[in-house]
Amino acid sequence: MHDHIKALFVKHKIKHTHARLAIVEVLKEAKAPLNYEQIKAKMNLAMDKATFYRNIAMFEASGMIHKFESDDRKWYFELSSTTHAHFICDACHQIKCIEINMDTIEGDVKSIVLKGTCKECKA
Amino acid sequence: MHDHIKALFVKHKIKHTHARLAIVEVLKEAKAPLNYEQIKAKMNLAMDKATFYRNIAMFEASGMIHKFESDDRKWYFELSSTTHAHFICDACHQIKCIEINMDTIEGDVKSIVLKGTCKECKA
DNA sequence: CAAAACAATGCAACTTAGTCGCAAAGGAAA
DNA sequence: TTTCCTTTGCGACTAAGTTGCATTGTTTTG
Ligand SMILES: [Mn+2]
Ligand SMILES: [Mn+2]
Ligand SMILES: [Zn+2]
Ligand SMILES: [Zn+2]
Repeated sequence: MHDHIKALFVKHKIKHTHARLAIVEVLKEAKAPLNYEQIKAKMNLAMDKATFYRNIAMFEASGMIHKFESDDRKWYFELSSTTHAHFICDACHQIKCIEINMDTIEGDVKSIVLKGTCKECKA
Repeated sequence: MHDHIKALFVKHKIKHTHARLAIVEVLKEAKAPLNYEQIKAKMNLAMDKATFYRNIAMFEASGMIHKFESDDRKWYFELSSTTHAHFICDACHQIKCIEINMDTIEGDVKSIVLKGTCKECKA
């Protein structure tokens, strides 16, 4: 178990179990947000989806992860970091993390999702 | 039937039926995006949800309307206009149309959804 | 240590927004 | 009227995520 992951659990006051560790290890390595099926495929430990979603809910409540819905009616998860946006391409279905100018936005923004056709697919 | 709505159907090459008219009349009057239940409550004509969603799909394919998912796992619909963003408040659950600086965004953006706590609820 | 208390998990049944197949109804040609 | 195509209603279905409950695992306490 990496120290960094251990620190995450401590920081968010979550007890570490095998299941929780398996989920976070996948999210730690991920280059882009992942959904349940994708995380399940990469986990080194089988667990029931109820366990998965209950732990995900706990992570989210503590602020350790962040989730959003794509247009496939699935939730995508990633470890929390600075607020940034996600661009979901309706052609290649890739999800990219992007930065956005939020200077003029009022309120406390927690998630931003843009949908459309990405630069590569548009060309 | 208002001339403006008739023009919409002509523009998007969609035949007008009673069901289609009833849906668009509600969207025309709406001040913010609405979901199926909300539209159903305001329609002056009962129709099966299959009919509703099939017509919605047709509207969307033609570019006449625009849809996005909120965090309640429901789709919200509005008549197409200039590309703008929607802010969904996790406290009051209101959906507001807002403008965003998209100068630096690459790709062809079709929808932008921000989630968080709105100015009023944050205060 | 043993008993009790609490937390995490697996399983199966459930919920629900949206979908699909199909037959009936409507409307436009012919 | 007959034919052909479109639209609609109905009911069964799909699938991501939820929930209740019994079981297992981990602390706490006597
Ligand atoms: Mn990201
Ligand atoms: Mn809007
Ligand atoms: Zn793309
Ligand atoms: Zn609010």
